[in-house]
Amino acid sequence: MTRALTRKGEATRARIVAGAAAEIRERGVDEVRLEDVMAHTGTSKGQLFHYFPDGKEGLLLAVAQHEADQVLADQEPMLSNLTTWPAWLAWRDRLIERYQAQGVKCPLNGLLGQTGRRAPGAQAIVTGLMWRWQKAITEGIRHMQSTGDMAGDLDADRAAAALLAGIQGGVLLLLSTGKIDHLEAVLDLTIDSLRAGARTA
Amino acid sequence: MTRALTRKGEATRARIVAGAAAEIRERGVDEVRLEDVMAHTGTSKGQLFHYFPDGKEGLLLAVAQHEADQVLADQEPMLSNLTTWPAWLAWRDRLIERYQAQGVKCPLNGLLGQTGRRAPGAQAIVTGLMWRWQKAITEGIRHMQSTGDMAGDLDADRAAAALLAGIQGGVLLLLSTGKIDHLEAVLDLTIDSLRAGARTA
DNA sequence: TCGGTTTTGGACTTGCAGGTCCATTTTTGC
DNA sequence: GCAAAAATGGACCTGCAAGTCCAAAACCGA
Repeated sequence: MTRALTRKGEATRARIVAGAAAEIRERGVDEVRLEDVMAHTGTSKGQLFHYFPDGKEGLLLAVAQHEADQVLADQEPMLSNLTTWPAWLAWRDRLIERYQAQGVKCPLNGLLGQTGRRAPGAQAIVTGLMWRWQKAITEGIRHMQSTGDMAGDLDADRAAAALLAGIQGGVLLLLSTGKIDHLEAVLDLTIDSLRAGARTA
Repeated sequence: MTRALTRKGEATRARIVAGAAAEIRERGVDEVRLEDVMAHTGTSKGQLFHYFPDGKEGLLLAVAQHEADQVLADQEPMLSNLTTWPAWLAWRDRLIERYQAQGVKCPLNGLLGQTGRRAPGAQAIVTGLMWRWQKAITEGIRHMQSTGDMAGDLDADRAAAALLAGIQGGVLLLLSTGKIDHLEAVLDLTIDSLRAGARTA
C-alpha cells in the first residue's frame, strides 16, 4: 500500500492533501476541480495521479480522513479527559470556539448521501469519526458516574448518543443559518441535564 | 412569475418535480442527471427547460422547496398541536416512524455547503424550513408552560433550539450510520428533561 | 559514478451532461 | 373553427474536467 515513497514524495502527498482540504473548506467539495488543487498546491496533474491512482475519488477519501482526524484532535486534550465539571465546561467552550471560527466552512460537509452513497469508503470514515467521538463522550460520562458527579442510573451510552446528536445538529444549523445559537443551546441544556441528574443521586 | 400555465402544463411541472425528488431521494443529488429525470417522468428535454428556464439549478430549487414542505407536512397534525404530553409523545413517534421509513434517503441532503453556497436560494429554503420547524416547537413549549405542564422559567426558544438541533443531529447520524438510535435517544432524553422541569414547578 | 526508481510537467484525449434550438403537435380563448 | 399561445420531442452543440501518456528531471543506494 504505502510502497515506495521517498521523503520528498511523502511531503508532496501531504501538501496535496492539506491544500485540497483547505480548498474544499473554502469553496465546497464539488466546486473544487483538480486544477484548483494543482494551482493551490503548486503541483501538476502527473503528481496528483501519481499519489492518488484512483484519481479524485482517492484524494477525496484521503482529505476526508485527514479532516475527520482533525475534528477530534481539535477537541483535545479536553475530549479525552472529561473527568470533572470544569473539564466538561472547557470542552464545551472549545467546541463553541472551534465552530465559531470555522463558521459555515464545513470540511466534511457533502460527504453524506452524495459521496457517501457513491463511495462506501466515505461512509466508513464518517461512521468511524462518530464512533470514536461518541466513545470518548461515553467514557467521560462513565468516569463522572464513578466519581458520583453524574447519576449512576443514567445510561451512559444513550446519553452520549444524545449529546453527540445534539452537537451534530448544532453544527448543521450553524452551517445552514450561520448562527451558533443552536450549538450553544444544545450543549448548555444537555450538559445541564446531565448535571441535574447528579443532584438526585 | 406563474404566467401562462395551462392545467396540463401544471400537471407536467408537478410530475417533473415529484419525479426528480424521488430520483434524488433514491440516488443522491449529484448522481441524478437530467436524463434520469426525463426517463423517470416520461418527459423530454424541451419540457424540462420549458418549465425550468434556469435549468437544473431551478429544478433543484423547486425540488428542495417541495421536500422542505413535505418534511413539515409529515409531522402534522402533531407538530402544530403540541398541547399535551400525549401529543408530544405522538409527535415523537411520528418522527421516529417517518425517519425509520426514510432510512438513509435524505431528500435535502447535499443542500448545505455545496449547493448551499452555490445557490443562496437553497440556503434560504433550508433556513426557512428550520425557522418554521423551530417556531412550531417553541409554540408547543409555550403552550405547555401556559398550562403548567412545563416549567415556566424555561427559555422556550432556547429549549426549542436545542431540541431542533438534537433532531437534526439524530437524522444526520441516521444518514451516516443507518441506525436510528441517536434520534431516539435525543428525543427521549430531551423530552424527558423538559418534563422533569415541570416536576420542580 | 552509475543504473534503477521515483518524481515531475504538461500536452492530449475523451466522455458526458447541461444547455440550445426549432419543428411539430396540442390546447386555449373567442 | 381558427389563430395565437403553450406544450412536446429530440437532434445537435459545446465546454469542461477527469483521466491518460510519456518524456524529462531529480533522487537514491551502491
